[in-house]
Order: sequence, then C-alpha cells, then structure tokens
Amino acid sequence: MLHIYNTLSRREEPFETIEPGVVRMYVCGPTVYASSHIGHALSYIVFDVVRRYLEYKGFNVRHVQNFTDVDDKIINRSRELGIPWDELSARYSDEFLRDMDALNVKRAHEYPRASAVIEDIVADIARLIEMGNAYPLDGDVYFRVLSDPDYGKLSHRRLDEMNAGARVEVDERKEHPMDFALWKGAKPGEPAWDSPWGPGRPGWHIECTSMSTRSLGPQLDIHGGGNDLIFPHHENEIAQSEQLTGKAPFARYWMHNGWLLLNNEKMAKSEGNVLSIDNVVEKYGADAYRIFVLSSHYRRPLNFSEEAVVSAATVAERLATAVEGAEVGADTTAYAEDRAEFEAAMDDDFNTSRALAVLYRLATESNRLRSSEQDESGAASLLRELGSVLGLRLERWEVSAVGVEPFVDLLVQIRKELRGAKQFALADRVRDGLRELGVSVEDSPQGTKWRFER
RNA sequence: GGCGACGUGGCCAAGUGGUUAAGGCAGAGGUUUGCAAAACCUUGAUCAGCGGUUCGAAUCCGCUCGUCGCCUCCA
Repeated sequence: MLHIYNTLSRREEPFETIEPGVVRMYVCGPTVYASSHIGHALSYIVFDVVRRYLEYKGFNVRHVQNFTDVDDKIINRSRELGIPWDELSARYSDEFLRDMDALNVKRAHEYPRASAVIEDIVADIARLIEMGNAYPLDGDVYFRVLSDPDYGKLSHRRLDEMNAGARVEVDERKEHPMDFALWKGAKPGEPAWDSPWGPGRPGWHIECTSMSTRSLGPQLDIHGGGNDLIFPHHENEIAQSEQLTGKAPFARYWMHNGWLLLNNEKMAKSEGNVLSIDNVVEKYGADAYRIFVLSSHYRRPLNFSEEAVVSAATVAERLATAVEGAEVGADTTAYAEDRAEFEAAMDDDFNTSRALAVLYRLATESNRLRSSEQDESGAASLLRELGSVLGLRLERWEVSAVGVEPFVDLLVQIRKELRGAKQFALADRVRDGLRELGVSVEDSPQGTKWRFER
C-alpha cells in the first residue's frame, strides 16, 4: 500500500482518497513573469512522477495546476520591458509549457489562471468578509488570521512565535501583523478589476483557494508544491479554504519537495544563480535531468553539480542502450520480483532512488541476455514500462542534423569495406574523423551502428 | 529568537535497532574486439566528532562541530 509523507502530520500516512479510485491533485504553478529554471523543473518532475505512479496504480488522477498571471512581480516586469502584463504572462506561460513538454512532464488536465477567475475570487472574498474572516481596509481586503483557531497547523508555528516583519516591513494599519491581503487596491496604471472595495487585483493566496475549489471541489486529496510554499502560501490557503467551505481538511496530503541548490545555495533569481531548463535539457537531455532529480528523495534538498548531471546522463544512455531494438510489450511475468521491488520502493513515499536501482538491474539483465544471445525482451519491456512511470523516454539522443545521415551512412559503409580489406589504418581514420564531428561508431557481431554523441 | 532538514567510500545516494552498510558515476583489473566503442564480470566505506541507552546502533537520546532552508518575493 502506498504511503505518503504528510507535511500536516509530519508522518507517513497510508494513502486513502476521498472518493475511491479518484485522486484530486492540485499543484501550485509558477508565477509567470520570467523563464522557469531547473529548480522549478525539479518540483514539477517530482509531482509528475507522483501522478504517473498513481496512474500506474490504477487511480483516475485529476491534476490541476494554476498559473499566477497577475501579481506585483509581473506588473513590475511588464513596466521594465514596456510590455502589457497579459502579454508578458502569456509569453512565459507558453514557454513554461514548452519546457515541461521537453522534460516529458505530463500536462495537467486544467491550467486555471488567476486573471480568468476574478469573479470567483471576488465572491469568495465577499463571503469571507460576511463571515467575519476578513475585513476591508482602504481599498484592500485582509484575512483576519485570529479568526482561524488552527492558524499555523501546517507550518507548525504559533502566531506568537513568529517573527513578523523578519523580511518585510509590517503594515501598521492591519489588525494583526500576520493578516494577509486577499485583495489589493490598484494604484494608478496598474491592472485592475472592479470589486465592492474598489478597483484592484487578488492577493496571491486567494487565487489557489478559488481555483482549486472550482476545479476540484472543497477538498483535495493531494496538494503539492515546493518546500518554501508551506509558509505562508499553503498555510494561508488552508485558513481561507477551511473557513470558506467549512470543510476540513482542505487537503488530505500536503506534499512538499526539497529545494534545488546550486553551489550549495538556494537557486533563486534574486541570488542570480539560476540555470534555464532549455539549457540543461539541450546539454544533458531530459532523461538525464530526470534521473538526476529522481536519484535522491524528493523531500531532501538536492545540490546541482555538473558531475552529478553528467553521471545521470551516462546512466540515461546506458538505460536507452539496454532497451534499444528490443521487442516492445513482451511478457514480463518472469520479472515479477523486480516489479514488486519497484512498487515497494515507490509505495514508500516515492523512494525513486530505490526504484531506479531496479531499473539499473533490469538494464544489466537485458544487456547480459542479449550478449549471450538469449531473449532480453522481457527485461527490456519491464525496463521501458517502469521507466515510463518515472517519465523516462529511454531514447538515444538524436541531433536533428537534417540531411547528413546519408553521408554518414556512406562513410560507415566505406569503412566497412576497408575493414573487410584489412585496411585498418584507413578505417580508423574514418572512425576518428567521425568522432571529431560528433558521431560515434560501434562495431558488433550484428554489424556496425553509429549515432550522434552529445 | 522560533520552526525544520541534513552530514554514509573520490562524487551522487539508499538504508532509521540485529546475518557480509542497496544502487549509480568515476578509478583499477579482466572478458570481448584487428584496435576501439558499447556491453558483461571482478574490485573499495563501519556511517562528522564525543558521550549515553541496549545483549546489539549508521539507525534511539544528549552535547559539540559543520551545512542548508522557512518565519508574508519564491517550486
């Protein structure tokens, strides 16, 4: 049985859904004001694997992920660039989807946008005011944290222990320093929507409440996001949602991934130490980055290093080699133990590191059988199947070098004739020359194969 | 100040009370190869330090040292 670590209880809990067989999963999406980086990629790969594994287990997963497309950072950036905010957010949300496709992250079933649900948000805020959980203030609206007796239960902090204003100056007009904005009154020139409290835009946290309840109902099975979202974002979502719907828990399992570090420091735009997704995918390949991410447990912080990703790229090649040319969809019953071990690892709060060890063993097995001229298709098929649960494509890397293939084929054919004539010096010159051009040539009893090298 | 994560062989990383501490990368040796490449086989650690609990600890407790994160920008 699947067990998931729940941030709320700080324990692993057996996974039981609200509705049998159905998983309602909401993952916090990006604020689309700039390119996403490989830290974001880590998070979405983690939740992609969660989804894929749940689907493998037979659950009908309903996966919703929002785009935050109205907020201060977007407004600021659009001013800097002189581009309308909606154009800017559309540009980066499109780019985000392309990046996710490149990483083989399955698309969510729905991508609600904050700007498209303003009416719902206004209605929810009005209701919170009506119930006494929120109060208007000079065109803004704030959530009254003291109205939620459980406030702090996710992050396990108490209001009186928190160091309000540690990073941001406290607005003295608020009733309580931790009260947070549901609605922000617009300053001149800012994007604004009409509301009972004057023109403005939604605060950050309320959009997730409005969107998740509209898309998935008042209660979720899984709510996920990065570690840093625990406080305040998810804490505030819980407070709003549970007060609003009167139903608790808002989400049964709160999952949070650890942070990606670069040079042992948090990867963040403000630190200036970010690597772009397309850059890494192009250089190492999507499988390599996924293997790098999945080789450690998702809740642990992970340090990005050239060496670790290169190592993952080597592994990706090895796995791809092991399934290359093998019959697809062969009988895997002989490998039931390997499958069971993979499932046991994944059932243990998605222990992908252990799960990968099963794939490595299958790769070795497949290669060994093949080289001893036995049928490797069972091992290879299971490797493909379990690999796809981890979102691995297991394809050799190909350059879209349009039109050069016939020339390479010709050179390889000529080299074959030279070898046949024992003209090894010349044959090696061809091979070395091709390698310098990025083409590796491999001889085997079955013939000669060549491929582009990264 | 409050809350939390972590320190396992050169590198990455499982394992959280009990036979020989998974696995991968790199390195070394070997098989194969005209030579290579790919593949396969073999090969290394007593778990940051100190003290304690226990018949028994990497695994529990305490302290020390070190690293990282959160406390209204953030996946």
